[in-house]
Amino acid sequence: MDKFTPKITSKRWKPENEKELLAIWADEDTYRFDMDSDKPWYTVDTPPPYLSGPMHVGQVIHYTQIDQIARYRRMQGREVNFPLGIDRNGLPVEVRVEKGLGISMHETPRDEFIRLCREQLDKDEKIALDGFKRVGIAFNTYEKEGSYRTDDSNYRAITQATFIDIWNKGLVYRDARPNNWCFECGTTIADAEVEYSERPTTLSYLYFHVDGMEPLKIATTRPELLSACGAVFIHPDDERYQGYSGKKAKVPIFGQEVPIIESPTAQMEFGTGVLMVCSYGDQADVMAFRDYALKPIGAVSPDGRMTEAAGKYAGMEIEAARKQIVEDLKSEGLLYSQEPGTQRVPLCWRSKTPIEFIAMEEYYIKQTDFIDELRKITDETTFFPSHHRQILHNWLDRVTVDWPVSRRRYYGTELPIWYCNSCGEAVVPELGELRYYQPWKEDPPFSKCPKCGAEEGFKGEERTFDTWMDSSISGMKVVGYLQDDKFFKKGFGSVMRPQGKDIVRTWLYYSLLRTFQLTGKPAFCEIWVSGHVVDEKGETMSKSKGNSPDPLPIIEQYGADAMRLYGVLEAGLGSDIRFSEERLAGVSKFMTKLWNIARFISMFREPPEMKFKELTPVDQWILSEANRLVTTIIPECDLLDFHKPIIEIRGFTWNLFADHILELLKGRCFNSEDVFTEKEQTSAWFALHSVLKIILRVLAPLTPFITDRIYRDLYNPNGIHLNDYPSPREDWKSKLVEHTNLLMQTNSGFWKFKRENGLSLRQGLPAAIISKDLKPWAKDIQAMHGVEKIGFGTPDGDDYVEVNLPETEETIFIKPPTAAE
RNA sequence: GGGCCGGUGGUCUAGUUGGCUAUGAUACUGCAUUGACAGUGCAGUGGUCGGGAGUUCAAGUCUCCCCCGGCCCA
Repeated sequence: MDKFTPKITSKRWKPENEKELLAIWADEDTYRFDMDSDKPWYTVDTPPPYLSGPMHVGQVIHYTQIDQIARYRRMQGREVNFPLGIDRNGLPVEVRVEKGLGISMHETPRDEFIRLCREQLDKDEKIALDGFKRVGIAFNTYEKEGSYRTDDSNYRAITQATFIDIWNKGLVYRDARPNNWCFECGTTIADAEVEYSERPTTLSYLYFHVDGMEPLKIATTRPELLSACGAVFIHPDDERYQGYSGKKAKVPIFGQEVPIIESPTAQMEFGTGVLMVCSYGDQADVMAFRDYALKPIGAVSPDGRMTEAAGKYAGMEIEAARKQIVEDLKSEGLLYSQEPGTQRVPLCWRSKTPIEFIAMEEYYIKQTDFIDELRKITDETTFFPSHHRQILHNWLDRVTVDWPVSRRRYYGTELPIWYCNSCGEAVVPELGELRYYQPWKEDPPFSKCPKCGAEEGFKGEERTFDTWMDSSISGMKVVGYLQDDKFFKKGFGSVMRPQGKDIVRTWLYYSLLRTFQLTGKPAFCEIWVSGHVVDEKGETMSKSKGNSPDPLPIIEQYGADAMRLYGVLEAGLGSDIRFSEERLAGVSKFMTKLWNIARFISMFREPPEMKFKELTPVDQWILSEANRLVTTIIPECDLLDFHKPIIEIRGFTWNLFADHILELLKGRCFNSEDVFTEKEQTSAWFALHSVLKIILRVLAPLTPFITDRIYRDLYNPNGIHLNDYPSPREDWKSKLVEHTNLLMQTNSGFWKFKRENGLSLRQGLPAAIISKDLKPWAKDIQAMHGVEKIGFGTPDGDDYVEVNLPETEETIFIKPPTAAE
């Protein structure tokens, strides 16, 4: 009996065992990207995480899902380019430095401020990367060499070069038009960076006097903008206000006379049906001023205070001015009512503070001209899941203005522009060698103005780009764009984009736009859009809500594999995942099960390769079942959604392989009574090892730690991750698979019989009659249930007990042991 | 107001072109236990498939209306 001792000694797989493998992978450089490989390339345009401290649960699950794709494609024989990239540009770090140190960016020397941001980022980066490593994200490398950061000079040089390129193509222009202005950040932002939130507000009802008519009653949420009022709109069908159109209304307090215009934008149901149009209360006001060529009055300045146009309210902050104006309106009898309401307030997505529409001169990139092409690309690119293509379509349908790209911030890529001191011409450097320009502190790489020929020097541009200018070329950067032409030629075209659905309108949209502008081609071969990770109640996780647990202790407790498995087991691709530690704990039990399956099988040596036909019919059936699993899951895996595959894999492993097949073959594997031939015994060993290897390999992308450990210990010291993913085998076919369910029901029948009769599972049975369909299994079934004499069809005596098998028409007959036994 | 996704035992989830008694997990209950695993096995309790109407021999599945939730947009 002690002939069989498990090669795997430990009874349990422990999460801390994972760390040892991390060291092995790093040592062996397992996931390197070999540019000289003949295999087809596959590039994953990893979402460069923005650094803001340690990872949260959502990030862990998101990145492990992406990692699973990279691992799956690698095992499918692709040379996978899965680079580590980190996004470090932009507002969040600036805001953190400002708040953390209690300083103001615009009052700090620029060099100094940039240094502080960089220090903060370096600190955060180490913590974040440790998290990525711990959960087994198989980036090609974690070294600086081979990964990228959006704020290093090489990356910024590429951003600038792509800008110069489209500048030369005539896609960049300057304009002063009302735009989203964030006071907190002190910069213009794009529509894509604006969020909305419902907030309570007060609706004030005012009188606007009209010569010779009853005063117009107007409801407004923004009385502080009265000084910027440029018109009053009434709906053409509104019978209440017939005769007003064409006349002038007198604005309360400020007294300017504004035209009364018929326009369908005035909603009859809102307030009194009369709309006050100001420059600029909201996007509709912006449109109205443009459509009716009204003269804008800037009432709010970029620092959040009322301008000179606001007369005696000049210099007051917006809120204060509103209160004061309401007071003044009341005392003048021009405000006759107030009621509470709600209002959708536009917010800056970074600072979460309300924005205003303020006209500033900014640089724009043309985008409206490209929408039709982008629609076509959207339709022609593969989306996983397919229905999430619609999110992008919805966004494309509402892009109506061009993209403002200049930002009045410090920590970003500088616009590579200088202005001629003589004629003011804006000049960009020649495209040539990649170079990172900082015009605010550097002389230009030219000395003569191309327009006026003057050599009187240049003034450098001070603004930086919208960070999406940088991140939207990540997919090109990672295949060598502007750095390595050969690389780019080979790699571009097989880049896949994984990302969350929340940044479709930014990262995905801008990437497609920019890539098309630069190359005329679609950016990606595949686009994968995942859902969010939310808390148990379905609410978004955030540190401020206190529903965002630190993932690291959870990972230490249950293991990275369990966490990774949880992420795919919980929901299909594109659906939100409600994180629950309790359910994670349930998932982690599968690790123990798998470990013990392997431990059991490790008692038997792996025989040399055997031909399918040499195996016993039962073992052919086992391989055939494993083959059936592979055949089922491959098409699902190719949709880059492992949810259904993992349910299949787990079901097969646990409910068929462990519960039935292992139990069935135990007798033959040990063969302690010598009822089987040596060849039959060897056949069983071969079948078990073959199936275990298949299970390990189909699981390898999902749970890379435990599978690699078992594989190294039992099969190949070089590990599992460079093996092929299992593929269906034509020759592994057995007709017996049609009786699988009958077999399982028959086993259950024996177990049920023993349980109901108070017999131990080890207790032998003198005789039993089973379906003749199960003849090939007869000897194994006898060994499994301890049946001395087995028959088929109908019983030969009346001392049998009938056991009906559910889900089948079959019945088995069992002769109970006599009392003496 | 529009778009997209979803609503299936307490919780999560499967359910192709309609087709037997609605899948699996988890939780709960009972029984069992030494050739891997008590973090186990077997079994059981638990469901008006969000509501209503329609099409059909047959609807979780198709059509229409409504309700609820999430996300996006106006």
